Formats: sequence, structure tokens, C-alpha cells
Amino acid sequence: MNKYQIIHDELLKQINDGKYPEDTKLPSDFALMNRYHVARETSRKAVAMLVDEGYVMRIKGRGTFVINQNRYSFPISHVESYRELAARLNFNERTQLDAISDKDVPLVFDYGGQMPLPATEIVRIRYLDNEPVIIDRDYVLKDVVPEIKSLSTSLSLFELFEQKLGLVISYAKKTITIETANTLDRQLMSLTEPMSIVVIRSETFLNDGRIVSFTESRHRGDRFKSVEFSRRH
Amino acid sequence: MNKYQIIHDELLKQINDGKYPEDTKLPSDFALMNRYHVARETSRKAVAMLVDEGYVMRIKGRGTFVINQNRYSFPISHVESYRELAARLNFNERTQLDAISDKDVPLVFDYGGQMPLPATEIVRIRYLDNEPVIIDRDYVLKDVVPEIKSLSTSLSLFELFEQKLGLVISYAKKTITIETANTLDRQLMSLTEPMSIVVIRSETFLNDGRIVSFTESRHRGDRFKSVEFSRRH
DNA sequence: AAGTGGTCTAGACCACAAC
DNA sequence: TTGTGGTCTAGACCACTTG
Repeated sequence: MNKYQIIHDELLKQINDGKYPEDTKLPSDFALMNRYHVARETSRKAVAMLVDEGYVMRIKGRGTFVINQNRYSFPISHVESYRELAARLNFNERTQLDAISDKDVPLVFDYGGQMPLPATEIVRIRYLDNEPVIIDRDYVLKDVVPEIKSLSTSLSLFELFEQKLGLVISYAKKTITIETANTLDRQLMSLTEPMSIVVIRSETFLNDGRIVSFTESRHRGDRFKSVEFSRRH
Repeated sequence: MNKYQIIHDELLKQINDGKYPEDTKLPSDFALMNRYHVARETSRKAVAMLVDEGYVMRIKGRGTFVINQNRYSFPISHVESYRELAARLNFNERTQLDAISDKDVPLVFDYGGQMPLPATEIVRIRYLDNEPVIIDRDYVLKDVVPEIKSLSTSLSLFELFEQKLGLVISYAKKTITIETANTLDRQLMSLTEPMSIVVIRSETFLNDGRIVSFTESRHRGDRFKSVEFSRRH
């Protein structure tokens, strides 16, 4: 583990534990240098990560302040699995595996190529508080992961990629659109009335640039909420 | 202007100009050091910004590669004004000022306080290709900007804040929800049928931690699309 | 072996804010 | 004046990839 990562993790834990409540100051660069016996750029890197993640805010001449934050909703702008999300939010969550089968990646993802992309399709229905609110369809490319026979219910796809297969996920490109619930949506989510669906389609890239999977995540529009921090460039 | 900012801007311009097409390599750290006569950490900082923005990707031992990207849609995860967006996309855009008046910030933003927040309400209708697709309601706090008499059509709110008033915008917190078009939406956007509306509410913060404005941006659901890059933490 | 990115150091000077 | 964050330097060692 890197030094800056250790410092970052420790500070973040202390923020979450309430040791640094909102609007209080984090230790200064020099305080962190002494505490961890590192160079200033190293301590700054740790704090820069917290700034990037929206936890704190630095003001020149004054200090580093913990930002008042309510991170409770569905995050779009970082790559996070549903299981990680539910764990972080302490939601009553349940996932039902609907199907695993071989299928080419649908054209709706409009990847550049003309060739069909062989993949394993995994369809899952996500429940929050016993209500079906999300339908996830993952297309895991056969090129990268030749075979997925079954999926432990206690394991997320990301955990499978990272812990069992040693792949390193780097980033994702996501598109968000609004569509109307189709017959299958209505059936799987037990909808009786017309309903808007928030559709998040993403391509997930490994650190070597390969795409490992395409995912379509369909959310009940009336249950969807996203909270974002965005920085001004 | 900082050195790393200059290097970043120059590289970004060259990427956009096609000098570095997708999947080609950017100059290495050492090449940039020589070209700009800077220390390595300075050149790395410039490239780190490009990584952060999703333009390039670094692979250890191999190099820095330009990422295939289609940045054409509405960005959620950085703070960008409509005018900046339209300019970047070369859209045929037009903005119609609907009203400027004094009004407290509506409770729908659920800012913490119990006190009413006096503000200037600015209502604008955004046209893309001569079709009304976005209704923006900005509430600019009187505490920070006491009076806004009129708004030049050639000036965005952000430009007003930054260039005329010397304020520095730092970040925003945004929430995204789906709602059904209300009577006013239907009237302002000339909608005849029921329609889902993507509602993006944001608080914009200055670099000294003050909130300068609340904004509600209502988008026609069938015209809305967002493209995001997200990193794995 | 040579080139690349990743991390880290021990300084330095600056601008800004608070006292 | 002192403390803060912002920028920058000129090195260093490492891990990884490619020839």
C-alpha cells in the first residue's frame, strides 16, 4: 500500500467516524508531514484525493475543511457496484439472478465494431426494501472472461473480476437516458402503470485498455435519485 | 497562468485538433520535461488533469494513450454552463430570458436553514435547434450578489460571477431526479403529451465555501442524454 | 537494456488569511 | 508575523513493458 493511500484511508475513516465533523479543519500539510513522517507532496496527494472525492475542500491561507455531505443516493460518476453501494448505504438489499446465458453484446451499446461481440449475459433484478427497482444486464466479454458458469449471490461482478480473476478495473464510460418502461420492465418490476425508466449504459475498461463488460442498468424513474459532486475546471 | 495549466491546455488543444488521434501516445513525462523545461512532477500534474477529465489513460511501462471519446452530451459531473456547453458542441443554441425578479429560494432545495434565503430568481428557456428543451431557474443569493438588474444575452451567469464579479466557483452538488412535466413545463416547452422531465438541482459553491446560487434545470426527458467518464477508486 | 509511468523526498518561493 | 495552501524543482528508486 502506498503512503498517500494509507494517509487518505485513515483520514477518510476518521471523517466517517465523526472525528472530523463537517466544517471542522483537517490537519495542515505540515501537521500531516510530522504525523506520518512523509514529504509534503505525499501528504498533499492524500488530501488531494479527498478533495477529488468531494469530502473536503481546501481554502488558501485558511485550511482544509470537511464538507457537509449527504452521500446517500445512486452514484453515477464513480464506478461502484450495486453491492458496494448497498453496503455503503446500509440498505435492505436483495438481488435475484434472472438468467445467465451466452449472447452477443446488443447493438444498442453501439461499440465501434461491425463484428458481433460474444459475451455472457447476466440478468439480475435488484430489490431495495423488498421492492424491485433495478434491472441489470451485464455482458461480460468472452475475450476477457471465457466462461461464467454461476455467480455466487455473495459476490458482485466487480469482486469476481478483481479478486478471483486478478483484473484491474480502471474506468467506465456511462450514458444516461430516459426511456419508457417496456413490457419486460413492467413484468420484472411489477409495474402496472406507465413509468419512465432511467437507463444507464456503461462500458467498463481495464487498466490495460481492454473492455471487460457492457452493462445496462434500468431504474424505476420514480425511485431514482442521484447525488453528485462536481468540480469546476 | 500556472505551468501545468499551460501544458494541460496545450495538450488538450492538440488532442481536440487531432494532432493526437485516439489510441495514439502522448509524449512521455521526460519528453514533456524537455519540451517545456519543467520538473517531472509539473509535467505529470498536467497529464494527471487530462486523466482526471477522461481524455487520456496512462499505462505503466507503455505510455499515455488518448482515449476514444464522444463528448457530445449533457455533462453532469463537471460544472459547466449551458453557454459553455453549447459553444463546445457547436449546437445551434438560443436562450430566452423569461423573468428576473426577487424571490426567496424555494424549499424544494432543502438547504439546511429555517430562514428564508433572499435571492434573485432568473428564469430562462434554452433552445437547441429552435426547440425549447431546458428550463433553468437560477436563484442567486442576495448575500453574495446583491442585485442583478439585467442579464446580457451574450453573458452566462458563470461568466458574470467569474469575470465581472471576481468570484471563483469551486464546485457544485447536484441531485438528479425524474419528474412528470407540470403545467408550466408543458406551457414553456410547448408539450402536448405527458412527458418525463429530468430535474437537476444544484447548489454552486465558491472557493471560500459560500453558496452563490441554487439552480433547477428541467430537461425534456426524450431529449436528455448524459455521457460520463467515471474512475474506479 | 532502455523507456515508461508510479512513488517519494527535501527542499524552495509564493499568495493569502488570521492574529 | 505566523500559518496555511499552491506551485515548482532536481533529484531518487521502483515496477512494468518492450526490444
